Amino acid sequence: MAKPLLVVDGTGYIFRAYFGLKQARTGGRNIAMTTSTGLPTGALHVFSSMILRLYLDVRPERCVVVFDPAGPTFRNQLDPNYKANRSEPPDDLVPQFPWFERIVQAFQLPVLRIPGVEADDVIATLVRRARAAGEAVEIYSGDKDLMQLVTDEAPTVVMVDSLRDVRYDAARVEEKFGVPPSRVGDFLALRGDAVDNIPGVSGIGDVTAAKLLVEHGSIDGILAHAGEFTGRLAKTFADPVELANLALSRQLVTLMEDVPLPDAPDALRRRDWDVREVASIFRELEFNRFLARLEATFVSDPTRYLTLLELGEVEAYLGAARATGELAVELELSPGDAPSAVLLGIALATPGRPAAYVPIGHRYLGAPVQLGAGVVTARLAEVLAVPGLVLHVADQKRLDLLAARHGVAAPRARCDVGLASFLLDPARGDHSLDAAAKEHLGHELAARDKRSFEEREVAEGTRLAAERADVTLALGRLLRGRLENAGMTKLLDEVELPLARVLAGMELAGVRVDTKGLAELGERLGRAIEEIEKKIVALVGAEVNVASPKQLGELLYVRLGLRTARMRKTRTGGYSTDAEQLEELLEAHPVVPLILEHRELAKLKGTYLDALPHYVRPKTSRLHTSYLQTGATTGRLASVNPNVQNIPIRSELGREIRRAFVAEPGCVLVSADYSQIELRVLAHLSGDRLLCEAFAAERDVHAQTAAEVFGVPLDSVTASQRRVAKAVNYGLGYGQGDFGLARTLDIPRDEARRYIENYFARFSGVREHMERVVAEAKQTLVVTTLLGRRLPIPGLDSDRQPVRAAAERLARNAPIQGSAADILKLAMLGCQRRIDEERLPARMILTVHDELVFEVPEAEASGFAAVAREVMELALPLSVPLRVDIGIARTWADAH
DNA sequence: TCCGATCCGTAC
DNA sequence: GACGTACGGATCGGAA
Repeated sequence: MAKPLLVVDGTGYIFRAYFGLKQARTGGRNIAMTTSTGLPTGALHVFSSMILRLYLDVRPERCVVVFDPAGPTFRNQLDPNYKANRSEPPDDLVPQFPWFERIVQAFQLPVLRIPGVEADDVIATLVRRARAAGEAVEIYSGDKDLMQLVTDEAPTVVMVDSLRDVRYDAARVEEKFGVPPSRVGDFLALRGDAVDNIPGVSGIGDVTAAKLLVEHGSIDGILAHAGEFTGRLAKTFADPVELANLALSRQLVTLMEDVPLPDAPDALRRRDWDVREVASIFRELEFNRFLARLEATFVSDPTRYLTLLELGEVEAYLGAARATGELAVELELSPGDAPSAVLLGIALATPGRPAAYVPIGHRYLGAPVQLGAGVVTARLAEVLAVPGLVLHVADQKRLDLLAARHGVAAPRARCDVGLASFLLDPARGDHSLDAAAKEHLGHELAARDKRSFEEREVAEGTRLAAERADVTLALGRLLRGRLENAGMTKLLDEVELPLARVLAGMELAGVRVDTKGLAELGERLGRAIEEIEKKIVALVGAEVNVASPKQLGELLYVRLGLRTARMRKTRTGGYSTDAEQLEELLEAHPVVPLILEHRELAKLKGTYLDALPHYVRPKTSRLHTSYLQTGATTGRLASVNPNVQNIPIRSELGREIRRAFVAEPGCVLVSADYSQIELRVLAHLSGDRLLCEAFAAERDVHAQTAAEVFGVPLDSVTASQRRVAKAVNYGLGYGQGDFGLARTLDIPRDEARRYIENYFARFSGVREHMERVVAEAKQTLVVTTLLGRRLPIPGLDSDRQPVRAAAERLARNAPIQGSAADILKLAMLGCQRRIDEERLPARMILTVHDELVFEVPEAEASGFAAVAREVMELALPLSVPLRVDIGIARTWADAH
């Protein structure tokens, strides 16, 4: 759901800040707050604190600060006495006035101040407009007049009094006044308000006003029944003066909801603050604690970034870092795979100094003489080795990669911005430093084009890289704190950060690929594809690009007039030509099987045979993927350039491709994969008796499921029953319904429904578990894994059914998939640890969700396999055993 | 020419 | 609308 529009009652805050402080000091010995030059700053301090919190913590997407105008308003015309008994603003507040708006402007928060109209009316208008557009609103204020606007009806409106830390929803308002928000106006009109000089009705205060409104509903209801009143009230409501006062009061408390407002689109969108202006204001006002907070988020002045060209300068900077004990390091590497990455520059930041950049590999014509990578990294390593030094990085894996290439180990950072961002909110697509800076600091990093640092001017390199170190320092401090609050530092320190080094080692090791084999297969497929294309042309009498769904759809459904049962559409309205549809048309026209065959061959050739050799380093015949540690929201790893996690295996032709992944001469590949890890996790999480027993007894769990679902003895389960049960088991983890199961198994929907019903009847622990997970997730909007990884699922409270259904499937699936990923990560750490500690001659080279692949000298293979199995099976003890299948062979395909 | 959206298919 | 998580190739159309 979108964040609500946040509306701040700016003027209200100014006065409450001032008088609130005054009250707090009464009787105390507090000295009024001033700068060293005597400028009073008390109200400014409270106000700044509110804005800072709003900007850095609340982080609304859209917000606006509304102020009262200087001159009279329309209420003064209604009643010359309105607010007439307010005295002039106090002497020590007046000099603070000009600063409030300066502060708001430095934060670049949108401001509204409409001549002749009070802030309350502007706010009421904003609320009406936002709600009309379906947008919820949060009003930052303590003003009781504004409580009329609160509503529980979506889009909701709540009032937040951040000074008293109270959040007013409708119930809270009713608790305060005894009447619901919609009657607060009538309530205030009846009781009057001495401060604003609203007359009200004499003799009626809070209690009577509420009582009358509860009895009669509204002022109109009261007036209609005034004739029935007895005693004091009868007299009051018969008095024309009182009635006139009441009428006037009603007018005065009624908020105007149709104030003409400038409405530029996006005008209320929160923008990037002017952090230097904010800092300079805080400096002038001598708000040193806020300055420190700013420093903790973002300090440097970009114009002061340093370029360090001399070794002495680098040493001096690192010396300063040693003194502060805190350092952010950001590397500029050349693009490319792990072994080819070259260090082009190092950016550094330490508290209290401008960030600095050490250029190393800028190679344009006329570039200044630069320090060599060796001396700089050696000096850096010395400082990083200082015990207790707090290191912040944007990407630990890159640092580990660089260190490994120098044959040393990099220290583990206290915070890795990317990993922290991922742990805090894995569903965010982007965990780059740029995205984190925007999200958590409201700061936009200078845009960079795609040129390499090699060809950038050093000055430009400094501007870009130093800023990154600067922001890394700020974010490292900030996000580490947030992780502590969220209880996830253990996951960071003991899993993700150490894993980064393991991944760096794997990337650097790479895997040997038989490019000759790939090329031969590619040629074979190329010829086969050409043959098929010829046949297609002969059959349909025209060239058709099979790779174009558009052209293919036109051929099949228009020119040939073929029809499938459902004629499934694509998202954009075209007719689908995917394999499932084509299967249906196999008999309908002889071209269809040719198209299917073409598809398969073209896919394999294009994606694997043609693309993979591209990544293989000719000298070593090895391919080095890159693992993304923040790539999959569930906590799984992803792999890019190339993706080694979708290398074919299921079809025979696919296996041929996987056969090209080989061990070095003299070595073999040891593939160790968890057997049914997700089902075992499900058994553990749900505690389902049958499922746990099946695993405990080492039974064939799919056969066991078949026996339960079909109600037959275990030993008479047929192959086809087992196939169905396997599909049920797998579909289950994904939250599949009868429709989906029917489709995968190509069976009638009611048959699929029966299987699912049978399943849940027998495995009732699983059913209860799933229900519990979804119910809890609806409360918290978060699901968690075995290691405490958290995945927020915002769609769970959506009022759109499909969105909610998708969120519920995610809530069921993510803890299973994520916990399995947790286990694999622990296994990787454990295996690497054994390899290091016992100096085993094995290299971990690939990981594919439930599988680890090692390259091991042939003679050591079976011994190492036993170690890997032991470590993996004990990676995280569950209430059911974990089992690992091991394969040893020269090629990846054969190791399965 | 480049880029992003779309469709499709591979893996677990 | 219907099965979760990924990456990437080919096509296509629009922007630069």
